[in-house]
Amino acid sequence: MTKVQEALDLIARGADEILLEDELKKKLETGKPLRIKAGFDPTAPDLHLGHTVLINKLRQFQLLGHKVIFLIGDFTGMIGDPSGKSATRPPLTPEQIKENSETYQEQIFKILDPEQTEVAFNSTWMDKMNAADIVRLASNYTVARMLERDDFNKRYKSNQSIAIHEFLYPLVQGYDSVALGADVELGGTDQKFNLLVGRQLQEANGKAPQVVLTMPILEGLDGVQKMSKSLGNYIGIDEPPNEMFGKIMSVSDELMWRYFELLSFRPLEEINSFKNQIEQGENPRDIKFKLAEEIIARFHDAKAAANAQADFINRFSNNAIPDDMPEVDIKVGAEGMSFANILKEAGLVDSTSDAHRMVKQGAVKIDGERVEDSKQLFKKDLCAVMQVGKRKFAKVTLI
RNA sequence: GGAGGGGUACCCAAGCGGUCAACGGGGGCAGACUGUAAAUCUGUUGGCUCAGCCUUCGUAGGUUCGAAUCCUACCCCCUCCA
Repeated sequence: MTKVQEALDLIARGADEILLEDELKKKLETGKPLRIKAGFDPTAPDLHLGHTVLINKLRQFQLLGHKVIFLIGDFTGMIGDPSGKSATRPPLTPEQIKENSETYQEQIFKILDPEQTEVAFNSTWMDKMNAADIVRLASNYTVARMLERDDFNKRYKSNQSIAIHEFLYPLVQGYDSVALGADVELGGTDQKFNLLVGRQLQEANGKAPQVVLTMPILEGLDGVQKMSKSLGNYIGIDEPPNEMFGKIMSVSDELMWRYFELLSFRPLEEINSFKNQIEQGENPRDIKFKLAEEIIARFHDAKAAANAQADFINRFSNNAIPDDMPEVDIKVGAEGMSFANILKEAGLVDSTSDAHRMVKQGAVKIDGERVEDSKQLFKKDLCAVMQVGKRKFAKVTLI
């Protein structure tokens, strides 16, 4: 097997689509370092495992000696990628964008090599464009083709509004590839349309079209919708080990395989052998432990992973109370404070109404004892561990 | 510019003068069951000084003993025609 072929195989692993594979092969054969582009929104700087599917692939390119261009879409952020939502985003201030981009870099360099990474902002070239340039840019694409885009199509058919400026998003993203001279652009499968616009615009500008590589979208903890911060079904790469462990373990047995496929670096044969083990009667929980361990070791370290696992077993299997939990001091007056209010002050519930509900449902414990009355008063000097549901704990001291 | 339809809680969606804090579904949360989960069943899902009270049905006014429901103005969305 040739070196190029090996590289191709490596790149193709886990990828959803490569358009066009032949072109990629030719580019690889030149032996020159390629420019690998991936764009990110400047809005949510908290990376989660869903993002890492793509970033891991970028890292792979780096290991093969290529240059990654980490593009921050500060200009496109003004538009807000139309996908999914119809509402446009409030524009970010330059300070916010700067701050977000720094947080981004802090996080991506946990995976990427800074030496082989170029960080770019699309406002750099977009801000220089004048109205005539925009008109010229827009003339490269037709309405009919825009409406081919799945989400525009759906919105159009279901009578939802599409603002004209939303059409600019794919165009600007595509133009970024022209400005950056991208050889390859990576994105989620939901980005396919935008990525292909890049090819067209590059050709229109007399450049070689980029190869498009799409990665599957990782499902969130619910197993249905894509992992995203706004849906609350995500695992952030900055989360503490215990939190990560709990979240990974809450993934369903079925979804676990998807996570193995897209997040694990283990060889495929090993993952298949895990499947066999479960068929032989192995507890799926123990296999899931391995997944959690690998991920936590990647973003923290092996020791943290082991501790998190021990804590998890202790907490759930033995029903014990976790070692570390928030400690809260609450000031109560001379008459004391009602239990519902204490729970709210401790941040264990959203509101006192919520507190009353939780108590009514038997979800609240003090030092392991179920509480029946949400209205009882507590006076100061009480110090106890309060628990709401299975996961929320706080050590509360009344002062 | 003209004609028509529509804006209800996290989402979808009933209600069209009182019995509405608002049917139903989804999602979320909690309890039971489990392997921690999934599936299933049950409960819950605006706030508070919580068997009572307060604020919600695009926004602002008005009619009425009483409005999500009627009237007026305004804002926003959609369709058809130009």
